[in-house]
Amino acid sequence: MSKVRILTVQTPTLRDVAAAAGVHAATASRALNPKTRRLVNADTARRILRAAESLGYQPNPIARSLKTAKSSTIGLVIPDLTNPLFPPIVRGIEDVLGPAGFNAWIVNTDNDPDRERTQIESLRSRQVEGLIIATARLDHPLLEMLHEQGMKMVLVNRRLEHVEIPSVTPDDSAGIAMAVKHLVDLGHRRIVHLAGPQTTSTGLVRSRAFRHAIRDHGLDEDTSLVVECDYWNEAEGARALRSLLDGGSEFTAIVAGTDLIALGCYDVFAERDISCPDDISVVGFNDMPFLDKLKPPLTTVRVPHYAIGAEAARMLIETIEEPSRHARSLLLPLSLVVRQSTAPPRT
Amino acid sequence: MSKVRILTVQTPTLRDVAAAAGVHAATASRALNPKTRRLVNADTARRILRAAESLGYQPNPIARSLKTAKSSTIGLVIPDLTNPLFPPIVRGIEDVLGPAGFNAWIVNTDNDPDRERTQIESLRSRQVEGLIIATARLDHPLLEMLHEQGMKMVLVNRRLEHVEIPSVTPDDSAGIAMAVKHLVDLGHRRIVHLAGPQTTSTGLVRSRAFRHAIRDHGLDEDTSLVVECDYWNEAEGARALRSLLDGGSEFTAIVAGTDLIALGCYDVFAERDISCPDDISVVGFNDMPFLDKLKPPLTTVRVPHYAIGAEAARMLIETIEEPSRHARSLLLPLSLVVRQSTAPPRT
DNA sequence: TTGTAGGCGTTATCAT
DNA sequence: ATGATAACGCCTACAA
Repeated sequence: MSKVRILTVQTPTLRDVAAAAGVHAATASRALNPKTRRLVNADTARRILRAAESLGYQPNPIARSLKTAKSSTIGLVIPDLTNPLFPPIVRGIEDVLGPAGFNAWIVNTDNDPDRERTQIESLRSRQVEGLIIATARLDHPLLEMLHEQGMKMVLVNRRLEHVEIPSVTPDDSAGIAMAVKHLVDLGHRRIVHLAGPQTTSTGLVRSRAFRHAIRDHGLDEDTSLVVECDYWNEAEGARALRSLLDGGSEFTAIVAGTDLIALGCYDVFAERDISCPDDISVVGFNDMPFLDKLKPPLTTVRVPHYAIGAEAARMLIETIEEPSRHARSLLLPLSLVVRQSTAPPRT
Repeated sequence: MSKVRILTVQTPTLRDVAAAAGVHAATASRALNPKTRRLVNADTARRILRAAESLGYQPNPIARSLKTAKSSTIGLVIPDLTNPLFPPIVRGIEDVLGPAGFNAWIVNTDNDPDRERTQIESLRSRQVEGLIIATARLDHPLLEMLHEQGMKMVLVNRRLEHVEIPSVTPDDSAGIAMAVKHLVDLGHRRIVHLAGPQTTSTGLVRSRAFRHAIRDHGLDEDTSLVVECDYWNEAEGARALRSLLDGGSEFTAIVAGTDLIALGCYDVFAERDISCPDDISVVGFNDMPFLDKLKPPLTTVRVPHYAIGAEAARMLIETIEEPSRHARSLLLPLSLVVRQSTAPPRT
């Protein structure tokens, strides 16, 4: 058996290490695992470590998982990796997870609840020890159910409505307030909001914050329309703006729910020969890459995506290692990046 | 034992299904596996399927992996998910893998060979059945070694120099030829190339193709400089262009090794008050998202990233399921997307 | 057609 | 401090 192993250059197992060190597999296991190493004589431990080293032994995480029902793996559930919002979050997560001995399984749901269910099921069957979720909707029975079943989770970017699950999100209200103040300071009085889906906390919080900000500045709420986009993308942004223009609304500035929605506005500007910022000013949200090179460079609210990912990972690890600790929600501060898509209104 | 399982609402195992159906676990296993189902009586099979259904049985992939040394999983090795080039490739891969019953593990290497080694090691220890690699360098001992050890692999975007490993890449030579022809047709005679790393097939093939194209059009090769960037990013693109300008080179057009390098040029244009395309024309490579909204919109070579991913996944699955089949390399056709960063030279 | 038995590589619980 | 043994959940010769 051992001979066969050598002949076929099979990767060495714990028994091979044990044999090489002249001990039982159990002892080798104890010596190799830092948490149980103190149970074994320092000398034999050293011998075993050396044997493992020289054989190039790598523990088999699958066998370990089967035995321990753990996996040192967490799942990362994302609606669409193609949205430039997510890669920096992923980086933040991985940079924290790695040193802590965890890996991340990334899955795309495509905004499809069925796909989300099967993807999460697949993560669960692989014994992930926790989930970082970027697909939360306000009413999200699946997540509530997982939470009740004791699945460790951290939400990023978005939250649930009634259930207290740990989350790391940008301070959306403050961000919108900055955007509106900036426009008001420039002299705008008729401002519209192209809101993200109101089924998400992010969409809802931002549109509420928009209304509050309008009121706080003493602007007429009636002239300040809010149009909802069904998705956080360019096509919906364009659609929303077209419907506003076709409806004959008068306004001089737009607060977009996200940069992609703002980019949809750029498409409509081109279609209809509207000049930005001369005719209409626009503010985005997120500060995705390359906005500084657009025509015009987009004024936007900067969200610390990398930090969101990193904090979420830290929070999840804490939740896993200290289950008693109760849910917290982290709100990360934002800043306004003023570029050239905003200017005083004409006349 | 079984009682405990029910009390703690443990996820049901094969034995639970077998018990519920009144058969032995082995029979249940056979019935549940489509490939062995014909070995079991149709009626009992049905009974077992129903039992599995009603218990909500999900096979434990970890136990299965341990037994079969397979995992229905492939590894996807990427230098940096933040580069907008990769997400569409990932999508293409996942869309093909999913229906075929495979999942993908995505890892970032950060262009760090050490990290790459440990990441691949970790994938291997998780029994991935194949690798899709986007980090290949011309001389890449690690990949050669894996190949020799029989690891199934497909390279995307880039290839190795001497070893024949299946690959799916854009037709870089044709792409560069189109870019150069476009500039020559506009009247440019002094064209430079900001090349990607010459340690990658992509960088090398593109710079060679550039030289050939220059010669084919009867242009003076001396005035057509090639400067190498160490990375495929903006900073390097900017650095390369600055060094060219500082060196006093005279040229009216740039063929950038990639869109990000072209974006680095945009930064330098802004710094030095150079007008694009009036003073200098630029062509990018890849057609990453949102280039149409830049100032000026970037003329570029469109690469079918999604298709590259999809084809690579198909190729890997074929390699896994038909190991005898020999290595092929797929070259996908490109097209030129003319926007406004290119125009006839001034004079 | 179905059951039996053993093992994949590891760890946890005994016993020594 | 170490060894023996069993078990995690599944699959597969082999036997019946």
